[in-house]
Amino acid sequence: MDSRIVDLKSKLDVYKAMTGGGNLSDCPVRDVIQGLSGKWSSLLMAALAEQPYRFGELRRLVPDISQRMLTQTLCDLQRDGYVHREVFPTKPPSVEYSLTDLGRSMFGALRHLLEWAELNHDAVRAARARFDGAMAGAAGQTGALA
Amino acid sequence: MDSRIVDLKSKLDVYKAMTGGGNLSDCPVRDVIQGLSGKWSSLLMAALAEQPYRFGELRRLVPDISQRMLTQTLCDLQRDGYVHREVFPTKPPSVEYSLTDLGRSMFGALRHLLEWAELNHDAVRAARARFDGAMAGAAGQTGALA
DNA sequence: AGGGGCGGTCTCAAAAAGAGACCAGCGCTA
DNA sequence: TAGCGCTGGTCTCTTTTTGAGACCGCCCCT
Repeated sequence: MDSRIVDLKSKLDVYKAMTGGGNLSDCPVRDVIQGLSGKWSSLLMAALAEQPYRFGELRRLVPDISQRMLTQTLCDLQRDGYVHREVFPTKPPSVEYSLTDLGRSMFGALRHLLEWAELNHDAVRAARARFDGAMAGAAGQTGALA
Repeated sequence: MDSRIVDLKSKLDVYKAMTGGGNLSDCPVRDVIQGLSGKWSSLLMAALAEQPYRFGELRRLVPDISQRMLTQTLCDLQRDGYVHREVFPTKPPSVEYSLTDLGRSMFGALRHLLEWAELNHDAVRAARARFDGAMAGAAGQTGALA
């Protein structure tokens, strides 16, 4: 177990660098992550990583996103340089969204998380059920389940 | 039927699997990602990946989080099985938060994104500045920049 | 006896997100 | 030719989420 501590220690520096050396207020990671932490960002990134899509296609692909949030999230993603927005002067002007190189690069990192989620969603849901059950039990009585 | 070009099929399947086969509404990824998409989740995960922390320590580590959000985010993380909460019956009862095995596993995937963010925040900020500049220019005139 | 740290919860205000109306322009079709 | 729907959005309204900060009991320290 002590060897594990040593192992963690060497990694500690990596995390500290991420988090700004112990102060999590002004670290670059945070600035970048905030842009991806939106409810729809990663979802749209996953969709656009698959292939370029038009506005209406995305809307149909993600039925429970509002146009407002779709517009805004795409705009945020474009602002951060992940997404390219191209307007085609067709008769009804169509707009196509696609990933930029930066976006593809970022998705390469994001993908790990998505893959993890895909593999472990059972474990997460089990944990959730366990927690909710414990909470329900604890609602009426403390320490009902030992 | 459509004149749409379909290629890169092999890669497509990977992303489609993530996104639930083309329907992004009921995919497991989404369920899991939503839990991490909060403003503070990844930040707290990064902190706890470094080492276990107590409530007050986390609050000091992330000064601009409110107690409310700290409590709630930690609770969410605990519910999803990423974080373990242990109360020590010391005189002022202290509470320590640490990552579970599932949490460490998840952080292994999240870390890629954090590392990417660390490496590429300059590019993102540059993109942001470019975008904001273009918007400022376009505010008074349409298509000012060709 | 008073102040502060402990880990929260509670209330209230502000910000963000969701629902859905509305817009202009064009093609289809009835 | 009058409607209807599709194009990509914006605008308003309501609901949810967040943020700011007061408040809680408990105990130690001075």
